Amino acid sequence: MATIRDVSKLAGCSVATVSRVINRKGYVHKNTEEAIKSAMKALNYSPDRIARSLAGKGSLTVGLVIPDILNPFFPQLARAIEDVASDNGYNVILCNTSNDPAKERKCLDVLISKRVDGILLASSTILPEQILELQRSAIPVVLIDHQFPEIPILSIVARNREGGAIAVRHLLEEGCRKIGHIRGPLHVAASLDRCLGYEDECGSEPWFIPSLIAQGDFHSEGGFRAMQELISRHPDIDGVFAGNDQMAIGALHALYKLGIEVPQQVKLIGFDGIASNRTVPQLSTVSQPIYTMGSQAMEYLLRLIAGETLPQQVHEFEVQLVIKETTKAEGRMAVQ
Amino acid sequence: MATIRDVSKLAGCSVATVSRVINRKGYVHKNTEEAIKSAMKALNYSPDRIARSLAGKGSLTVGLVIPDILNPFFPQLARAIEDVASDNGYNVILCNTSNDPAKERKCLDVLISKRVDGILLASSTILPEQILELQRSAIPVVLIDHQFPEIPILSIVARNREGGAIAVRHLLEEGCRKIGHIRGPLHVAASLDRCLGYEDECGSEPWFIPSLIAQGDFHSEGGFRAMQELISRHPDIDGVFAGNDQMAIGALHALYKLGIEVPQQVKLIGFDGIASNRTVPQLSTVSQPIYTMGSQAMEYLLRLIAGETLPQQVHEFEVQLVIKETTKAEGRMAVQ
DNA sequence: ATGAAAGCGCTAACAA
DNA sequence: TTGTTAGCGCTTTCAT
Repeated sequence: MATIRDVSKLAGCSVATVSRVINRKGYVHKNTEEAIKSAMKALNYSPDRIARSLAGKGSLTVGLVIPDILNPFFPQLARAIEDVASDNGYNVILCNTSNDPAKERKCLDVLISKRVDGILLASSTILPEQILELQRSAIPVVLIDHQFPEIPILSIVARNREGGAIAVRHLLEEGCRKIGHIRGPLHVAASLDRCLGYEDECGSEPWFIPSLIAQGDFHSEGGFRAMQELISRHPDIDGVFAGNDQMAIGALHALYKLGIEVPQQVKLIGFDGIASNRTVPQLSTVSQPIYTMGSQAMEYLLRLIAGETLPQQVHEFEVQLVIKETTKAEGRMAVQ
Repeated sequence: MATIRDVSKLAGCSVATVSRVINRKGYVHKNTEEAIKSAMKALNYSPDRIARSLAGKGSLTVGLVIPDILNPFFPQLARAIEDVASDNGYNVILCNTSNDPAKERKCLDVLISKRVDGILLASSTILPEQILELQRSAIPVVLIDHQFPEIPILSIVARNREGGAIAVRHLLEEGCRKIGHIRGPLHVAASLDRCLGYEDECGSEPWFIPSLIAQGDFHSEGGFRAMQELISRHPDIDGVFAGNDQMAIGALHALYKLGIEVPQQVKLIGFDGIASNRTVPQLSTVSQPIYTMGSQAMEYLLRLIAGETLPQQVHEFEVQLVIKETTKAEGRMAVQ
């Protein structure tokens, strides 16, 4: 690998001048610039980013910490982030924590010691203290899909509570008269908010009882089990709002196994908008603008890295009701 | 951030000694070691990985280049790779090329200039020359889901051709007498091999004609369109092998829209094993051991990085027929 | 068993 | 406009 010194020799100038043309900074004569450029070309030179980072420039790398890469929500987010990052010359180090706080902690330490220029934190098990510690080490952070009201930090989230309410309202409008909810993990903010949205809509209905809420885990397996529970507790249930699409898929599967027709006997709606074309019958859902959220998060992070001071507050994104087949009133459509 | 110098001062020794205990290398007295360790603790010291890399040690980072993070196959692969990597103290830089050769090329350049210790290449649009160039720069590479017979390089693939044949044979055994195939992108090796497997089994059947092969794109939308084409060209088709599960889901959806019953009128099978519970009826498929393939790839890469010389050849993984509902001869099972 | 010092490749004053 | 040089934080001979 050619170094900046090789280039300077070939171009007959000093390394400083070469550095100047690399960074387009400071004055440099047209002719020498040409000479340097062709020397770089001749040597197939490409600056060593490690050395550059060590010398004080950023690493042009950001860390992305996510809890579960198997949940399609996160690859979609990662896609957006990677797009914006690479458009701006940045790379993304991916850290999947598998919801393991120890791994998460280690992740953050490593990212810092790798001098990433910023961190995108989409992990749901993160603790407030860790955020504070990150902020102390002066590294820009943007939170995604999570928020800490008590800490001033830039966060990107969807209107989860409103989304939950929208989902349930849709079920009510489609004629459901006893609606269950499969909620996500207890400690996850998004899952709580969606559950609150559910309660907003039907907490005061005469038929409502707390046992209509079953505990899931944001995975399809949890959705499967929760659906079975729900049916055994309330065989007369006719609508279910699952806290995310993965669980909705599990629930759909459980209903099918139980011989219950969707949407004829039970209508089902999820949350996220990741499964639209991935299931048959197609899943109704409340979708988040995942790509927009991801790219916005990365753009904020870039601005923080550039030294801007942004308001450290929550940026909420609108959600959208997507009506597909699992909530259609008329049931499975007529053939042709 | 504390540096090695700070630690050495506090511990009353030289930086060299500190370096020795960091790297567990060379002799160092029990007492000084203790002193150094407590100094590190007191200063909350963590060695700067950038400096470490510059000084000649590896970067403890590998690059993962994938074509399409939205296809669940790749997150599953990434999951395995990230697990093995982080178990070994490595980080993964994720590069999504979106099947864009220019981006792919840039990716590789950047990875090299970031001094990654190795690269996992799962991109399907990669060209032989690029591999050769990588090898020239002496950076370890393992290919995934792709192979170049003409170049000596370690590759991880599933038995795609055999898998394709297994899928078709299963359809034949279930009584299909006219089987179509929805193939993946033209330039992708895996998609070609699966197609060849299809032809191995039914290329010589009396009913076979090339128009039974429709062109897809590995996405569900492509599967949807291809299935429509197939039906309009051959209304009497009674079995379909889709080149991956994504397309199979699209195909199932198309069949459903056309009012064609699966599996009664048409049996359908996919490839990959990523869609287990996502469809009603559940999708039969030929599954690849994705997690194993990913972790094996990373393990090979680690060994290459460690300096081992491994046989530069193709490591093929067995695939497995997973019979679910879309190919059941008796059709949809009775309720309960 | 430990230390001094020379890099690794680049950037950024400071001079010239 | 260009060059000299001192770091950035760590590893690693080579002495001691």
